[in-house]
Amino acid sequence: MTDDSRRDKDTRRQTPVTIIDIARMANVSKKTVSRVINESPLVREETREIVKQIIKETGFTPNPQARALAFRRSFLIGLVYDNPSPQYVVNMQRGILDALDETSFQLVLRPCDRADANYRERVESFVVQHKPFGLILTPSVSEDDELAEMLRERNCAYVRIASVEIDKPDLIIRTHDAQGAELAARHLAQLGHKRIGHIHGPNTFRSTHERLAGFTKGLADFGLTLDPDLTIEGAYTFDSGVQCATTLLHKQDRPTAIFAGNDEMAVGVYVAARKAGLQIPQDLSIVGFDDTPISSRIWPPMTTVRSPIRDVGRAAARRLIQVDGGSAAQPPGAFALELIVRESTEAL
Amino acid sequence: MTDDSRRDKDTRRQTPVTIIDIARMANVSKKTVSRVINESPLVREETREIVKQIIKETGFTPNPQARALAFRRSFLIGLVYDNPSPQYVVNMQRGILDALDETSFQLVLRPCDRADANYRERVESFVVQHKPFGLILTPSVSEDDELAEMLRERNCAYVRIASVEIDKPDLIIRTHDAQGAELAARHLAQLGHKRIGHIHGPNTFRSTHERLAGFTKGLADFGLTLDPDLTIEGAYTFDSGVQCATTLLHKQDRPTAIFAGNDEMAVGVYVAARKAGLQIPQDLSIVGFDDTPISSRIWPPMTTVRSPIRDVGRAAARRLIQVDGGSAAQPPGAFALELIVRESTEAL
DNA sequence: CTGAAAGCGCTTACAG
DNA sequence: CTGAAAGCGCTTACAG
Repeated sequence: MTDDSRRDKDTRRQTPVTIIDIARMANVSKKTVSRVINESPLVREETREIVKQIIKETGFTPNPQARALAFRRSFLIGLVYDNPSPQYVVNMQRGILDALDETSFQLVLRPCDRADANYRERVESFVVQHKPFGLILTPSVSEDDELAEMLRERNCAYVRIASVEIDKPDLIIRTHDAQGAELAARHLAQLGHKRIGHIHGPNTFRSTHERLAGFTKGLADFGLTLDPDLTIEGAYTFDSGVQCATTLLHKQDRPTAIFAGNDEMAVGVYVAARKAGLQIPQDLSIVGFDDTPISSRIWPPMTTVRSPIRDVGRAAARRLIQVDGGSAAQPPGAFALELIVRESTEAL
Repeated sequence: MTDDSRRDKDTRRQTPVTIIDIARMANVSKKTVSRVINESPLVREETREIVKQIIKETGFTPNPQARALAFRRSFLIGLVYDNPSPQYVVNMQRGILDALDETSFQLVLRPCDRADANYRERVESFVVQHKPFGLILTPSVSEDDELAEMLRERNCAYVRIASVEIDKPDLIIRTHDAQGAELAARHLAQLGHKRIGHIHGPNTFRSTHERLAGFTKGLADFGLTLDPDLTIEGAYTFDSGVQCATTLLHKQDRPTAIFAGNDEMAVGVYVAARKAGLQIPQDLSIVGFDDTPISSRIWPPMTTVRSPIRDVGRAAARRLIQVDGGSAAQPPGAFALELIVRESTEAL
């Protein structure tokens, strides 16, 4: 290939231009161009304008690999998750991608399995090797303090999505699971239900206890208490929902309503009810949690607590890349949960 | 920070060791170490063993950012998708992650929207800036020849997942949509259905035509033809399923069975049937496509065509990173589709 | 506010 | 089969 043909080809490329070209064109050093790129205040306003103009005209974008090498930090945002609900995961991804759109950050997927004894080491070696700009942790891995501790030692930025204040405010995006569960409780109590079952998530999830606490509080407001005998631990999976509901529905004095810790399990309750020959909602009222698509597609459409997962993901990513000036302020009432009343609940 | 404390800290790190350290310890040049890392045959077997041993002992892993800069190619695998079904997306991701596990490749998400006039440019700028190792394209973007052409010009590796042979065999992972639809047709015909409706995907999807062709063929085997009046275009979404089914069910001579192009739309058919006061499967048989989780959770459990999406994703990623020696051989019968008969279909 | 030098940790191109 | 030099495109540390 001759030099000429090379050049021809290069001009067709979108980024043949480097920081050196920009520096030459602007009559400054590459360091000054670098300062402009990185928004250093140590540049005269006039110089900055000139450089910016040339960057714009040439369509120059700094090479992320070169920056990563020099910065010792890449432009990857890792999503670390172990949530078994596909819908939760997809919504979270969408929110994060909303925030990363038009930036030079890329979303990298890091699923993990807390049952794996080496799970922290796997995250660690990703962090050490790829030096991600930051990590977004979702429940339940977000609740693992040892993991967070390791990230701090490794000097890796992170944001934890959690239902409790388990870290410094600017490292947490707080969800209000308790409040959502409380809404569910009040709704069922208002409908006149007294024997109410609850299938909660794994005890290893903090959100499980939050939701349980909120649900208990909501019932208490109506003078009701949650019968421990009607409170069962599920696994946030469909199958566990079927199984737990079957147990509940075969009790001597079966509940007239069941609140499940997420939609996946609530859908399992539907199946168990049908198998037990019970009509929904005439014989059994059901409330889920998350408002995933299945809740509106199933029959009868399910009453559930809407959790703004996508919004939460977007906020977490923004926090990490500091789009709003890095403000940690989470407006009060942010990510409020709401009860979506459909047709799976009915007055007793 | 003193030099000593720095060193102390560094020894705790997992990758303080560089190619230079390895070279020194092995008494060779960095180039030779580089050759070993990149599996060049131009290294004496003995030398290779020594270097490998030292790499193993030190736990050295080459810095991906530095390699990317020198190689002018990163170690990212981009998943480019526009499939509206979350379940499809999650399964695909899982398959790809299966293949990338334990490698130094990372999965990066690149959702896109073909309705966006600049969608190809967005993919292009990702490719130009981040120089991904390769891209995995899923339907329908995988069917866009202009996109593939652009990637070839940009010298970007890719694998297209598609239902038709639209590219060189080693650039395609072929799915057998027609065969799956044929199974659905035969099943319904065997049950004695004659008036059969079909809600297919968007006409802009190649898979739509494949499935339609397969379905038609399956019916033909039983002397049946597909009534154009009972064949409607949906959008692969739940809402479009409800809408199309409503139209079909209000026809003078309504179909006794409906085959939907994916599960999302099939679930929509359930809802439309209920609204029309029809019992499933007594009054209407329904068959879906994909075997996403919802099909087994809905009531009655849905008969559907199982599409091995996760396996397909795994194969696509393997092809891209050439784990099996880059063999393009797709064994005959690979990714065969099967009919999962549940309770949404019944003899007429 | 600005810049020249050195360096990030690898690979390519060339030479032997 | 092996290596010394130059380079990938940026930033850090230092100097002015």
